[in-house]
Amino acid sequence: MIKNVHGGTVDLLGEAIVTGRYPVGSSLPPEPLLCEELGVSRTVIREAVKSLIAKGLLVTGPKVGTRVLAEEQWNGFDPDVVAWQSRAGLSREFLRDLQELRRIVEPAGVRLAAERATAQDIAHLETAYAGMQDAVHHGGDYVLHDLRFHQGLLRASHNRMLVQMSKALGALLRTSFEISSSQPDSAASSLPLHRAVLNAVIARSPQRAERAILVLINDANEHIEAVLKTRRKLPALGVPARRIKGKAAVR
Amino acid sequence: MIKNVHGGTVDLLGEAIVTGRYPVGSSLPPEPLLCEELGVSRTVIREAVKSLIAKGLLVTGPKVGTRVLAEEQWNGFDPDVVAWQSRAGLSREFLRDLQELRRIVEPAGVRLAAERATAQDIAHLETAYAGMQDAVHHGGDYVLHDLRFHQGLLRASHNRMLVQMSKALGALLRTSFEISSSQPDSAASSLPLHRAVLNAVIARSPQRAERAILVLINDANEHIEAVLKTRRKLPALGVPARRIKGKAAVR
DNA sequence: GACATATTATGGTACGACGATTGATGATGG
DNA sequence: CCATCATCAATCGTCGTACCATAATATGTC
Repeated sequence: MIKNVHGGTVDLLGEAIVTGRYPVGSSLPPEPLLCEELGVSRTVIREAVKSLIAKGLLVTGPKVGTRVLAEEQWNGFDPDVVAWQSRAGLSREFLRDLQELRRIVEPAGVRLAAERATAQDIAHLETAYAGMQDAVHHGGDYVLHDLRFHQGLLRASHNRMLVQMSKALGALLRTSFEISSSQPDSAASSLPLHRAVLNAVIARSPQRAERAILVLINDANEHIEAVLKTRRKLPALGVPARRIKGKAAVR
Repeated sequence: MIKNVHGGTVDLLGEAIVTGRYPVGSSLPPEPLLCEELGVSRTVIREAVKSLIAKGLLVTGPKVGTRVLAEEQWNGFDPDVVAWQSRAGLSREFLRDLQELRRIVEPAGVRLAAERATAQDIAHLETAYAGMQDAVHHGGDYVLHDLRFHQGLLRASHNRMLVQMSKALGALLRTSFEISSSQPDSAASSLPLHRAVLNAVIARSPQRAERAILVLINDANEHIEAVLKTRRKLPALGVPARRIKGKAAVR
């Protein structure tokens, strides 16, 4: 399943670090030991470590070893890092920060989208919406199309920075959506809210679009809060069972 | 000057890619050729390439070579990528998108900062402000302290995502600040605007803080526009003469 | 001309060696 | 007994060679 040894090793180490198996500040085993444990050559270990250094997870030095950097140093918008964090489970505070960011970025994004969306952007959004609709009525991956809808929205803002964020937020939103979707009927209830956003964008009405997306985010917020109350005792939430598909997994 | 071969190679290749010396979609020379050109071993080349893959700049494959990915694929919030882009010079559109992002993120950030800033956060902000003041009156690096002020503001929001962004935006804002600072007296005129923001945060008044930062951003916007008009003929702006200090350079 | 097969260029992996750096250890002197 | 300094050793950094795996290209066959 895993294409090459390097990708698998990066994923393995990255997830091990993010889940805290190698705690922040500690050192990974020396390269020869890691080779033995993972059954790969030193070449692979070193290239994998370089990748993780590039993502801000590690620093290395002679005699000092390979140390895990503080979480603040990680490239929090790196798609791989985000994917590992999602798999590891998102803490309540993390979800709070994410919702806060959504409330900041998405309203501004849809406002711009309402001003700048091209016919193609809107076509993509319609496709995503149709997918959500289909998932609700005939079964299917609602979360996938939900994600595409929100990413399409930011992409339609035609602002590089926002597009960039939409990519990084992908795995994060997926987890977030899956949590809120675990509430019964949340999909069916959020469908018309999505329609309202899309209609406002088509009508090129930034104000209406912004109001609509805020309703949507607040709705998601309530669902997440409800789930959080249910699982109050758990330290973290997530969907560790699901394997993330995409670059990180098939490298 | 350069600590190790790896860091230097990553920087060299990264900058070469970002500046378009290796155009998007094209392939880098085969590894043996790169070894010759850069005068390093294949090991170094490969580890450097892995780092750039981790940042989304490249893909590799047997027989397909090492290709430069489309700009949309790059990790636009990676500090190193940002640094290379800043050194390469920021296009007008890029600056426009950046200002747009600032207008979205910073007002929300200072609003949160006004609610959540700790005494330590405020102390940091005061230090940064004092540095700016000192730079105006007695000479010094105004931009550096300006940068610290804005990063301190986002850090005071106590939202991981915003803190993360403040890091990534570092190099970008530095370039942006340097452009706007090239306007005469821009530093002296923006100083009281910064004070207003800080005072509002200290007074724990989110509304006033938000209004103050918007004034500040608009002021910067005007300075940038003025510079853009002056250099209308140039395809891109930047401060390529200055070497970026920090992780990327001394790795 | 279309499809199957062989070729080959290129990155992927492994192994072994030596260099460089830095934390730790112990020696030396006060 | 403590402090300073030199030596040592562990560990990453770099290099080189060899071979494997993959896929684009060329070749051959029907």
